Amino acid sequence: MLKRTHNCGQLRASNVGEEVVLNGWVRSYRDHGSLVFIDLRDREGITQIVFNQEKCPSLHEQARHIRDEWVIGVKGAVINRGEGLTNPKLDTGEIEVECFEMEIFNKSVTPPFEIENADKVNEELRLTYRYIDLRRDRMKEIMRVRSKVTDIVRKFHQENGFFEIETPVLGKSTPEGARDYLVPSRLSEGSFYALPQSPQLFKQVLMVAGMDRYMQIARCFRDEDPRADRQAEFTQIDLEMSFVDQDDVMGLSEQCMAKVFKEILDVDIQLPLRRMTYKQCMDDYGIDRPDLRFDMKLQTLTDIGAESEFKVFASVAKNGGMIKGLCAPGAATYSRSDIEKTLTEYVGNYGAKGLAWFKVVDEGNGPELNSSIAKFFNDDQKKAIIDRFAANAGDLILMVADTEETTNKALAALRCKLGNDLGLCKDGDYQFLWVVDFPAFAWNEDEKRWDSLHHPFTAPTVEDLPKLESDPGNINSQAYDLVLNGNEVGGGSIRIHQPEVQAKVFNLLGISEETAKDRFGFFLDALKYGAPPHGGIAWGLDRLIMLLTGTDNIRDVIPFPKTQKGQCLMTDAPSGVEQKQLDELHIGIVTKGPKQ
RNA sequence: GGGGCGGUAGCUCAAUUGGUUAGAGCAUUGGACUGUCGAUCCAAAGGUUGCGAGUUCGAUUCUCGUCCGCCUCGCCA
Repeated sequence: MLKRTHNCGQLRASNVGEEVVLNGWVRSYRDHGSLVFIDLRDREGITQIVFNQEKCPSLHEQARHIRDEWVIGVKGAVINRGEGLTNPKLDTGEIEVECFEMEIFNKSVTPPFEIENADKVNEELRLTYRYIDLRRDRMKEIMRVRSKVTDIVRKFHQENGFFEIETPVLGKSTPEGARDYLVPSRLSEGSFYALPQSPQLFKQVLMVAGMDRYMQIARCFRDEDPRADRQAEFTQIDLEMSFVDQDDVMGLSEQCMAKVFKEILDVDIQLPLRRMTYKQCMDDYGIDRPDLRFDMKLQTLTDIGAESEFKVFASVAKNGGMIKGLCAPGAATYSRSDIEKTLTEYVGNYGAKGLAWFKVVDEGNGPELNSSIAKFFNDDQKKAIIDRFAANAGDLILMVADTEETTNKALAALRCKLGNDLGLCKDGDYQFLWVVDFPAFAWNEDEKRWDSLHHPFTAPTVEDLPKLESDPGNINSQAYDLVLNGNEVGGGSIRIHQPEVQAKVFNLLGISEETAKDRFGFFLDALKYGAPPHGGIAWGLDRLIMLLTGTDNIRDVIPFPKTQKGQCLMTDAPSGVEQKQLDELHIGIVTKGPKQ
């Protein structure tokens, strides 16, 4: 077998005259009579191979029958054709190899789509023939970045004293949180394992076990509907540390993040990263993961609305709702139908019943408000609105009046849309933010009980501990999220390490002692046997790779992703199984059967 | 579970108010020519218009159902 001595991307002018062996796939083929040219592609690049009829007539004849995507090995001499032939991007022409020996490893049928044009091809087809799609330079580049990132992260944590430790994939179902993927047990009839939603409890147990510093690149599973940035099966960079506080975890994490951005993108991230409280985020941006590449802060207008003659505003203000708005710079050029159709419909997706607007104009007397609803506001109120936004002529003020939750949600989404539409987000701008001081609990009105905002193992701040019984709504937790350009790329917390505090939290969440014992008994036990103070964080690796490679689709950074119905188009999973397998697992199908 | 967009040749897309034999570019196959970069020229082959009903003299087009893909709301401790 002709074994490669070089990669296509490695050849440089200094190799001229040297004998090389290249292995790869035929990217293109050109028959020019006495000369046949083949572009040979491997992972690292493309090199042009020449077959000369005068020098090697039989080889030349053989080469004439080669087609795209055949896998071959060529031995030849490097020649340099010089100017006029260079295509730097493909590395072809700059260097070419005159072939004098060839081995055909395998033929190929005509590919279902042209690899060079695959970015224009239906994704369904790309996923069905993923092994062809992955041959694209772009896909290889993403996989290269992914590999480099995990390498950097592993090295960083090794250097900082972390052990990489694996935790089980077959685990115990805990119905809190997302829906579990279940795996039936053959040996225990009627029992199921669950695939991990995260290695949370195992990593905490590892701290109890004295492992001190743990990290893992962990596959996690959540059986919820996918999105453009969400797959049911995804990867976390998961870590946990003992005897640390919030600043320790955040400090180490941001160092690692800065290292990744330096080594992958050569971008310098200034440390320490900016921090903002949850409350500040919600006030200014309506969301706990604001995109800070542009300003456009939300302003509260409930007070002005309450006094106005505008009935919608007045009644919302009177009934305990919230009126907020944002000022889109230069957006007064939006037509009335742009606003009333496109933008109003957009906020409607988030539950807002309407979108009030003012165009800011200046006819020589300073900024004024122009709108069909302007007549419901007196001069003082209009001035107050302009002042609150520091609005300038040409701006567009957009307002939502609804419940606090809906108002914030709608405006946060609108702000992001406008930021994109108005071109306020620049490529290469990376705005990191730690969001801190999260409330620990949120009241669940439907089920009349408290929910954890983060998860039930998150430690409240020490000073708020007494409020566990008296005032749960006003407890802050020692939790922190890392946000990048409006995306949550990591989140973690200091954990509860005292069994009595953990019991109180379960109690507050409406988890009875029995239930807690049944689901988390092993963990509550572990806390009793000397649990050190500890905390950690998990990064969403897939989203991080999306941001590093500038993709807007998580499927592009996952080698073998699934569709929105959770199917793998390449393997056709999930699929039906034989009755024998079901019998062994004590499983009966009671609804309509699996697909054929 | 809800809302939206889409599915026509191997690929990307056309096809007039519903009207003759559903077209084009690229790819494929054959030929000509050529140190070129899939050049140029000639030719051929390629279709259950996702699937199933319905309306109609006639459906890619209209209606209903269904399957699949994408975006999104819910959901995602």
